[in-house]
Amino acid sequence: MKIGELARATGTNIETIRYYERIGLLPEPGRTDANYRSYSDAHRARLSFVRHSRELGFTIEEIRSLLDLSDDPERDCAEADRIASRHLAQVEEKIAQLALLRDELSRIVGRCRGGVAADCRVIEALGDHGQCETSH
Amino acid sequence: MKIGELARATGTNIETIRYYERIGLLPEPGRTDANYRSYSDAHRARLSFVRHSRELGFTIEEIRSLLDLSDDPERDCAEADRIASRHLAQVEEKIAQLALLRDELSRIVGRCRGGVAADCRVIEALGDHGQCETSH
DNA sequence: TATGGACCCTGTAGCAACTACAGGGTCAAG
DNA sequence: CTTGACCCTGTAGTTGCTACAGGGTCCATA
Repeated sequence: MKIGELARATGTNIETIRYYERIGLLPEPGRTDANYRSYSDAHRARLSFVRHSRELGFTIEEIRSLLDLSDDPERDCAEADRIASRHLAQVEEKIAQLALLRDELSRIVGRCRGGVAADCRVIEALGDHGQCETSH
Repeated sequence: MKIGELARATGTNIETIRYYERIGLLPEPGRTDANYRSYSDAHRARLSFVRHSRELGFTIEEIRSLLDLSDDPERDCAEADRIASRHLAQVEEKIAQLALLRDELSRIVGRCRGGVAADCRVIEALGDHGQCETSH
């Protein structure tokens, strides 16, 4: 399949596919006589893996490690589990951070009573961390 | 105060202060004879506002609007409220997204039974979105 | 008086993970 | 034979910083 078909099949931007190739995340595909990239099902599966992992928030470097692992079926699965577990922990921490931030923001937003900027509680609160209840 | 003192006073990297000046978020300060930047308390307050807003996740462009507002005390506070409310909504959406992602990840991580990569459920799940319960 | 170290300056390049051109080539349908 | 959809390479932009390189300044101490 040509790059446009692959893009449609995986929901990926064409430029992104070429980008992944450039950074060595996807192998270079074959070429047609006209120098068009020509992809196989194996390419499609690999790109799906990459996209799905990206949707789950893994970094490119983590994905590189995961791909290395899946390319070598003898290797210990523990590493994949370690990468995924660490990522899960990061996501949980991010959620906790955002929850604090949300609480602080809703406290600030709730203080608006209309009026002019000079009396604005929102602007006042942004200038003064001392008004916060958490240390974001 | 010199840039290093301002940096310490606000918990900001020196390079970041110069960056904010370069992009017009902070006004150019006066200079000493030796061409060192020289800051006033007004500068310090403005930088604190910027840093605090960044900690709360506002983008530079949002902060620019908020600063414009606070520079013009006649203007209507509603705009500040609108910016903050929209940001709050974005934070809430991000939290919801990450929560889905966390659920999916913990489902995937929980499937690891050890063994070799060829049998790895984690790697298998990453390659196959069909195994997911949500559409992240 | 020299010198060392802490501080400051400008300008540029790097990070992540793409995205968006510009300026060209290829191919099939009408 | 032209039109439009597709493809190519290479480079530059995005966000919000951060990290140099290669210099200048200032002040205390030997």
